[in-house]
Amino acid sequence: MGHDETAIGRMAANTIADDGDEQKFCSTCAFGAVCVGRGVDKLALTDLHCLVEHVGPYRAGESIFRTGDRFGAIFAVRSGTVKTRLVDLEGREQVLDFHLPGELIGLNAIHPEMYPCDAIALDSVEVCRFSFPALATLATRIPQIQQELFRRLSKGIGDASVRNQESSADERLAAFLLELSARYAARGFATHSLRLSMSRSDIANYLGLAAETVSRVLRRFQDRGLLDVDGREVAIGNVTALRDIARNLLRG
Amino acid sequence: MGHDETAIGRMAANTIADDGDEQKFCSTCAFGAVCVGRGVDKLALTDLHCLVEHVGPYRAGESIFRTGDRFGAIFAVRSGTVKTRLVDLEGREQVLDFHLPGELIGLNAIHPEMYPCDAIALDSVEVCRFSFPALATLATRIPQIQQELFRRLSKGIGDASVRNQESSADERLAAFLLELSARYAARGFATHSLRLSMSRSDIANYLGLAAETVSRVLRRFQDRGLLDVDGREVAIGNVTALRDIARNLLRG
DNA sequence: CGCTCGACTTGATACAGATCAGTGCATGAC
DNA sequence: GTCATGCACTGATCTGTATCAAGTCGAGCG
Repeated sequence: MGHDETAIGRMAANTIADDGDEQKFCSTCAFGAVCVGRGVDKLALTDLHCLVEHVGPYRAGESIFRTGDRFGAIFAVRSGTVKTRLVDLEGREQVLDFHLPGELIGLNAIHPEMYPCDAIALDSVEVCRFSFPALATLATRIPQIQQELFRRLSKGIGDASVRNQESSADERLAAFLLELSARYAARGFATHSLRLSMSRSDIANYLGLAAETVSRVLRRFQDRGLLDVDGREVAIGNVTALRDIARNLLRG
Repeated sequence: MGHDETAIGRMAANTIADDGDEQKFCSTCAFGAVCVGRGVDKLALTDLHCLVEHVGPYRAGESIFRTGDRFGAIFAVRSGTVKTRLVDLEGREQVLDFHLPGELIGLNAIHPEMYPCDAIALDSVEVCRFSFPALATLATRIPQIQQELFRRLSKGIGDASVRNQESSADERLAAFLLELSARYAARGFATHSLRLSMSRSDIANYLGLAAETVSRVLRRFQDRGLLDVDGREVAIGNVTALRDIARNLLRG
């Protein structure tokens, strides 16, 4: 049974949530649900459709945009997982975030008018491209879209919750797994069974730990019966215990 | 001469940058400069003026808003310094950021529609209050204002640069001081001489260090001749060396 | 004035987690 | 099949910084 759930999780994560054809948006769409839910008229929806462009698939390792590229659009992840990262002068990488289906990337490029980081596909990735000038123009006509943009941007601020401060490795990893699980759940994927599309060292880098520490903590969690690790498949067994470990790092 | 600069810095930091009367905006205003610079018509400027409300002064320790308050407005700091922070269930504080004159606070409240943190005055603080619904409505009519809001929101995303990852105490503190200095400079205050309006433990908390460590690192920097510390007055002596120490944490 | 109180500094010790080094196990090339 | 390569895991040290514990300084106050 644990196996079944894992299989489902893997499938869901690697599949497009739905067709997202000409008539309706993807179920995970950043704007579709909001617009439909708030009674935006059909004409406006058509306008929004016109400026969406499906791009991809990208293969693992390919970049959707790179640091310094001129900013022209924001992207919504349709399928797969994207990591954003910086590479400093000495070539060291710093992982900024992971982005799951339904989440937006490129929002931090509006201000400097160029992308301030690389966006790299971790597995097979498809995205929707929204031309930002067009979107902004549309937003002046359709307050609901402006509002949704404001909300999305606001959401991204001060979101470094998981990595912050001198919390222990256990706390960080527990919080990381729970947050990932919650984000998948919010998009309708399996909740307690997840496939980590990123390597151990990506996780470590993101959390400010060494890769070895991530291994050790995962093993410790498994030994305590909190979860089941099989390579990149993780089945969360005891959510309460994990939540208890992570409690100081989780807001929502 | 070092003393003179310090005195100037202190004065500037504790004084309102200019009058900000009915006819024009504060020189540090979040919107004024942009609007004037981009040829927004006078009628629009009047509208913007109408929704600004000067609030304060707050004394050190008083709060501008608190966690859970219903979101209704964003604020621009006119004078003084504001810290934003979370307090967890066990009563432990986590400092999220410091906000200098000209900077906006409350942007992260748009999404949850309530303030997700406390905003506390560190010294005597005056702010401008912008009703957000009114501002959003105005933004649909004046694209430049919408654009400026987008830019400001974008700027706040992924800005945890200084605190991130497993950088050393030296790196963090160097980066912190340089960033503070740069932010003051950007608002027209003294560059290499600054008054820290926050306590050592606030700095430590913000950077994810112990207060003792902050003391020790400051002393080490002073011993190396990089800067001059006198209580909360800091005069940066060797910017290059500091920048060298901090290099991995500074983007711009 | 001496008192207390808070913010800051300094020193001694302990420990979490980095780092180094090595092993195992896939996958893909040839 | 062998070999190379990349990722994950584990064990043995090492170290930066937290923590504990005093001690100093200055401000406000009876």
